[in-house]
Order: sequence, then structure tokens, then C-alpha cells
Amino acid sequence: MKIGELAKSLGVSTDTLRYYEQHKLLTPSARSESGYRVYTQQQLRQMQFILRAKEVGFSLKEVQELLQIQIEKHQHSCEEVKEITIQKLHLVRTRIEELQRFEQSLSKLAQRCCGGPESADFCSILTALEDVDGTCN
Amino acid sequence: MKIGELAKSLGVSTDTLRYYEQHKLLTPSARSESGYRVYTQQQLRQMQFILRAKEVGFSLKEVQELLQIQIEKHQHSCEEVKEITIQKLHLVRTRIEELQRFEQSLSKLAQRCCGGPESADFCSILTALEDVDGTCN
DNA sequence: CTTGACCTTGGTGTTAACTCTAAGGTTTAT
DNA sequence: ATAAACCTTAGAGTTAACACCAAGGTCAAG
Ligand SMILES: [Zn+2]
Ligand SMILES: [Zn+2]
Ligand SMILES: [Zn+2]
Ligand SMILES: [Zn+2]
Repeated sequence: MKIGELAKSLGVSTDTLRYYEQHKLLTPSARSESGYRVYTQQQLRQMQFILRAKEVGFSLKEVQELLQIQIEKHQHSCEEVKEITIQKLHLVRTRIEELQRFEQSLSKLAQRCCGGPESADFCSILTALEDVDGTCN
Repeated sequence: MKIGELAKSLGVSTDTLRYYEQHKLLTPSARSESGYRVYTQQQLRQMQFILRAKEVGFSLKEVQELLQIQIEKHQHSCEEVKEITIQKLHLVRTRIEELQRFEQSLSKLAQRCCGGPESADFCSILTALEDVDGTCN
């Protein structure tokens, strides 16, 4: 398989594949005489692993860790894998909480504003942001 | 007020104030003879507005829009202000949903892995990521 | 009169995950 | 034989919101 074929079958760009190579996520199995990258089913499966891990929310850096473990499975433990997953989970939850605070504040602000066509001179969103005690939250 | 005093009273760095100036969020009211930035109560209030808007989740670009409106209030409508708020709200909600999907997937993965000290040869997290039908979600 | 704390400008560095460009070599089909 | 489609490399650009640095000017206190 050449890079374009692999890219097409995965729905990613050739740039992405070269980028992953640079970042040690996927190495072609060989080069052709003319220097073209050559991939096998093995690499296809590895890319599928990478893409699934990304879908689940792992960053490329984390995917790299997981890949390393997956490749040398018997030198690593379940504990290790679960640890990475749990850490990511905590991170995601923290971010969700932050965004939920934003959501609370924004929806309260929006509720109080009439949203009408009159001038914003007394807009409650603006006054909430202006006043020291503006109840933004 | 000089930049250091304003920074301290707001709990931000002087770098941040200069950055905001570059990005048209806050202009000092004047310069001293020696070229120092001079700020008044007016700028202090404007910075408080900016910081409150940021706390609520607005990006600096959005804050800039809001500031423009706040400064020329009577040339703008409640509708406009509410629109910006609602748009941000939608964006935040979309992001929350995405993260919640991540959370779902990750917690299911984590639940299925025993997390023990044995080798990861049969780790269910890895197999879920490997298999085409691995139930990652 | 000399520290030391403050101020100035302009510039680079950070993070993530690509995307795009330029300048050129290779393959395949017509 | 030539155009289209593919491939190569190295490097720059994107976004957000600053942080940090160098080289130098300014100001108050002791
Ligand atoms: Zn109104
Ligand atoms: Zn309003
Ligand atoms: Zn296990
Ligand atoms: Zn496991």
C-alpha cells in the first residue's frame, strides 16, 4: 500500500500520516525503490487503533503511550493501562465541570436579558458584567 | 496609576495588561513624560468588566465585541448582546456534550479493566481499542 | 550617587494537531 | 511523450492567551 491508498481507506490526509510518522505513532513497514512509503495490513490495524483511541478522547501523546504498551503487551500490566484511562477520565470530568459553570452563568445571563430591539442602555447582561456585585453566577 | 499598581490591584501580570492593550481591549488613558502608561478608575472598571466576562467563559475576541457594545451602549440593542451570549452558550453546550461522550467511553473502558498487576495481554481496554467491534462506547 | 524596583520596546517560546507550500522526482495512462 | 496523479523533503502557518527575555531608561530611598 502507498500512502495515498492508506489515507483514503482510513479517511485521513496523507499529511496526517506523515505527521504521525514524525511523531512516532506509525512507521511504514518499508520504502519502495523510489523512496515511497510502503504500508501493510499491520499498519492499517495500528492506525485503526490510533483513530479509535482518539475518538475516545485520548491525545496523541497518550495514544503513543498506549501503543507502546499494546506492542509490548506482556511487559506491561492492566494496572498501567487502567491508570492512563482513569487519569484521562479525571481530566475530562474536570473540564466538564468548568464548562458547566460557564453554562450556568451564561444561561442565567441570557435569561435575564429581554433580547428586544431597544437600546442596550439597561441591558441586564452588560450591567451584570459591569457591577461589582453583578450576579454573573 | 502605573501599570504595576493596576496589575497588582487586579491580580494579573503587567504582561497581560500590555497584551490586552496590543489586542485593543484596554488602552491606558495617557502616557507620563517618561513614557509610562497611566491608568484611571475608568480603566480599572473596564478591566473588571473584562475579567468578569472571561470568568463567564467568553474568549478575548468575544469580550472585545461586548466591550465595544458596552462603550457605545445606546447604539446597540439588547438583541445583539443576547445573541452573543446565546451563541456562546450553544458552543459551550456542544463542547460539554462532546466531553460527555468521551467520559462515557472512558468510564466504560475503565470499568471493564481489572486494573490488576498481571500482564496486559488480555487487557479489555486494549482489546476494545484493537478490535473493529471493540465496544469503546 | 548608587541600588533596586519599576518601566519601555520588540521579540521569541509555549501547546496540539495538523495544514499548506515550494520545489522537485515517479508512475501510469493515453 | 506528455499530462495527471502521485510521491518526496523541509519548513512555515494556524489558534489562544499569555509568559519570558534582553537591553536599556526612570525614579524613589538611603
Ligand atoms: Zn432588554
Ligand atoms: Zn439585554
Ligand atoms: Zn486485567
Ligand atoms: Zn486491563
